[in-house]
Amino acid sequence: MTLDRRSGCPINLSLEVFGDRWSLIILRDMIFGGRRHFRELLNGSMEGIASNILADRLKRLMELGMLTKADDPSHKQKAIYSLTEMAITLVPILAHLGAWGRVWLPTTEELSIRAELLEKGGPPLWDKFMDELRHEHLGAPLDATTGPSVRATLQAAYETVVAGKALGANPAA
Amino acid sequence: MTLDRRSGCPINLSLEVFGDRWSLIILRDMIFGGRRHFRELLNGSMEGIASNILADRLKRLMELGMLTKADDPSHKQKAIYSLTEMAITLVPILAHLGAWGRVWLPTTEELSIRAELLEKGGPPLWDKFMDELRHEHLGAPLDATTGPSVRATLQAAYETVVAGKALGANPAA
DNA sequence: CAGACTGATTGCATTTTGAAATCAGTTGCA
DNA sequence: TGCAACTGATTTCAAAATGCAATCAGTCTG
Repeated sequence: MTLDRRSGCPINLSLEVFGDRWSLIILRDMIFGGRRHFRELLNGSMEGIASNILADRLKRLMELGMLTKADDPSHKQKAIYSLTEMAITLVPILAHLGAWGRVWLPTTEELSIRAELLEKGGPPLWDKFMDELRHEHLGAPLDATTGPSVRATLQAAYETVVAGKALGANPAA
Repeated sequence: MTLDRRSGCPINLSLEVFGDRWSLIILRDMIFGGRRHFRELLNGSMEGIASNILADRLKRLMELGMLTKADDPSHKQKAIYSLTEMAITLVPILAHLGAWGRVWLPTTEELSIRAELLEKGGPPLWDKFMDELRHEHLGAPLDATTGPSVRATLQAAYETVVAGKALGANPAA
C-alpha cells in the first residue's frame, strides 16, 4: 500500500487510492453503517478485516485526506474517525458499484436491497445522503430535509428483508 | 487474486472483481484505448504492467466473464480479446471514477481531458459509447448515431491538449 | 533460413497480506 | 483498591502477490 503515482490518469490515481480489497470496505461501513470507532469497524466488518490491516488502512486513508481522527471525550483512548468531503463524494461511485454488482454478481437479497434503493433514488437521494453525512461528519448545517435519514431508511429496508426471509423459511412464525 | 466470496454485499463482490491495481487499468485501455491484443496492452500500458501480471489478469477477467478471447485470422498465434456486456456496463463507473479523481487527485491536464468530456457528456454520451463498444466487441448493430465515435472524439481532445501544451512551452513553433 | 513477432511462462527477490498473539493505557465496577 | 473488560493499535511470522528479467515455442516476413 504505497503511493506510487504511476501516471497522472484520473482512473489510475483513483485506483491507487482505493484499488485494494479493504479501503472501500472501510469507507462503506463508515458511510452506510455509521461506524466511527476502530472496534466498530473491526467487529462489525462483515468480511472480517484483521486489526493490523484496519490500522494500516485507517492511517493511509488519513494520509490521503479521506478521513480525519479526533479524540472521543468519553474515553481518553477512544478515537472518532470522520469522513472528509473527499470521502463523502464517493457516494455516487458506491451507488454505481452497488448497482453494477447487483446486476452481475451473486449478491444476497438482504445485502443488495440497500444498493437497489440507492439506485432507484438516483442523484437526488445521493445528494440527500451526502448532505446528511456532511452534517454528521463535518458539522455542516442540515438543510431542511424531511422524513427519516437515508441511512435509517436503507437500514429499515434491510431489516424488513431479513424479517421476511425468516418468515418465509418458517411460515408458522 | 483469488475469488474469495467474503460476503454477498454488492460493493464487496464488485471489489473482489476489480479491487486490485491492474484489472481496471486493463479494462480502461481496452475501452478507451481500443486495445485488443496482448502486446498492445503490454506495450501501450502507461503504467507499465508486467507481462506475467497481464497474462494473469486477462485469464482472471475471462474466468469472471468480463472478457472473451478469439483467434485472430491474420496470425495463428494472435488472440483478440473482447469486452463482454458485463465489462461494457462499467463505463458509467469509469466515468464517475475519472470525475472523482479529476477533482481530488493530482491528475495531469492531458490525461484528464477525457474524463472531463465524459463527465460533461453525462449518461447520454455514456450510452452512445457503450453502444459503440457493443458494436466493436459484440457485433451488435449500431443504431443511427451521428458524427465521429466517442473514442475518436476523446482521443482528438487529448491530442489537442498535448499539442497546445507543446505550443505553450515553445511559442515560436 | 534469419530475425522479428505472437501470447505467454519461469525463476527469483521483494513486498504485501492475514491471522493470532500481544501491548500499554483507560475505564467501570465490586 | 483490585481486576476484568475495553481502547486503538503493534508484533510476529507464514503465505501469497508482485515485479522484473530472461526465456519459451510457434508463426510470420523478407
